[in-house]
Amino acid sequence: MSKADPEATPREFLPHDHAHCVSDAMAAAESLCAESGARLTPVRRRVLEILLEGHRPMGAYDVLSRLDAEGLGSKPPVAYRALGFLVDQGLAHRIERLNAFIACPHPSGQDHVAAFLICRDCGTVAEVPSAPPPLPAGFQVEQTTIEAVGLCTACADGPAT
Amino acid sequence: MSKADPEATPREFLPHDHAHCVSDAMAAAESLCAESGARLTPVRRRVLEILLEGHRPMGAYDVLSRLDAEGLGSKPPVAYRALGFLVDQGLAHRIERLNAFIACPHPSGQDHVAAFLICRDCGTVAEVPSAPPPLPAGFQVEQTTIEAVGLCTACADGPAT
DNA sequence: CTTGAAGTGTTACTTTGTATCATGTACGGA
DNA sequence: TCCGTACATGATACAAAGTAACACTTCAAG
Repeated sequence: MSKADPEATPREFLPHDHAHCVSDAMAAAESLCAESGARLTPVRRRVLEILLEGHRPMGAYDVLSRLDAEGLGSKPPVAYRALGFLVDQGLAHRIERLNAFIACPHPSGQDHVAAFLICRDCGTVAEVPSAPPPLPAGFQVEQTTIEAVGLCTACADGPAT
Repeated sequence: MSKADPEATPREFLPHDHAHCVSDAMAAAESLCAESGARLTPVRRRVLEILLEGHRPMGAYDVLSRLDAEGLGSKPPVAYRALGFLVDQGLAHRIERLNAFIACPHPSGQDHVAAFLICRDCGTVAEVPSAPPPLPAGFQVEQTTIEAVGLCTACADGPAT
């Protein structure tokens, strides 16, 4: 498996084989859950697929309306529970700035420290690996959120004409 | 003026002269606004004081109920507008994880990159200076959010007995 | 085949945040 | 001084996001 160059433009901002990321990530999720014993039930699996297919941050209610259309659930807790599960398992992340969720393209089972690049123009969000920021001693960090808002390459280069 | 040691435990997690931070920050806010021409109106000033006195993150509706009790306004937009102004001026920050706002203890007029340490036990939040995290080239960062959840020294040392 | 833990369905509600329009107020220029 | 414009506030009415609680089902381990 090839490791991404941390300096390069994230794949999310470039044209890429979309169906491929979906199937890859689903396969990774399946095997992680099999390994850990977590139950990837139909609703949870479908929510993960929806996030992966959307390939952008989706609000809980966006996800819910997809579920509803497919007869998989129509009430907020259904969506929130599935999303909570996925976040707990590291299969999805919550983007605090957007009150939204996005599938993790490379779930690893570990608590990887990730940063999110949020393009304010096109709405695309890229997850990039990141070191935990330097913080004072004497605070026991358990979880770190790093979110950067700005312009992706495409939007910076070709602003809406 | 003494510069804080970036390695030391942040003042927020230690006993300190509270009234002093309030008056210092208010004075700094006054002079920044005078300089920039921003209008620190009564409601805005009072909201800043409320945040400073609270010395912890407060929800917009917490602030609003204080305002209401004082006859300064009772409807959500009053609070949100004042808070928006303070955030724009760099006099307060929004803590995304908490949907809450906290006064900036050392407003500078600059867009300083700050990290927030959120104690999940006692709820105290400290603002600490931080470098922007290393991110891939090709994304034009405009604003960065860094929030760490964990345990402050006091709560890690003496867990609820 | 029972039993307990985990997952789902549903009701009802709380909390958080905004769009919009009407009204007020400070302040510089005619 | 009076006026207009820009900014600030007041108020209504919603929209969006999130959760507590309870009943019921399913799964899989003993």
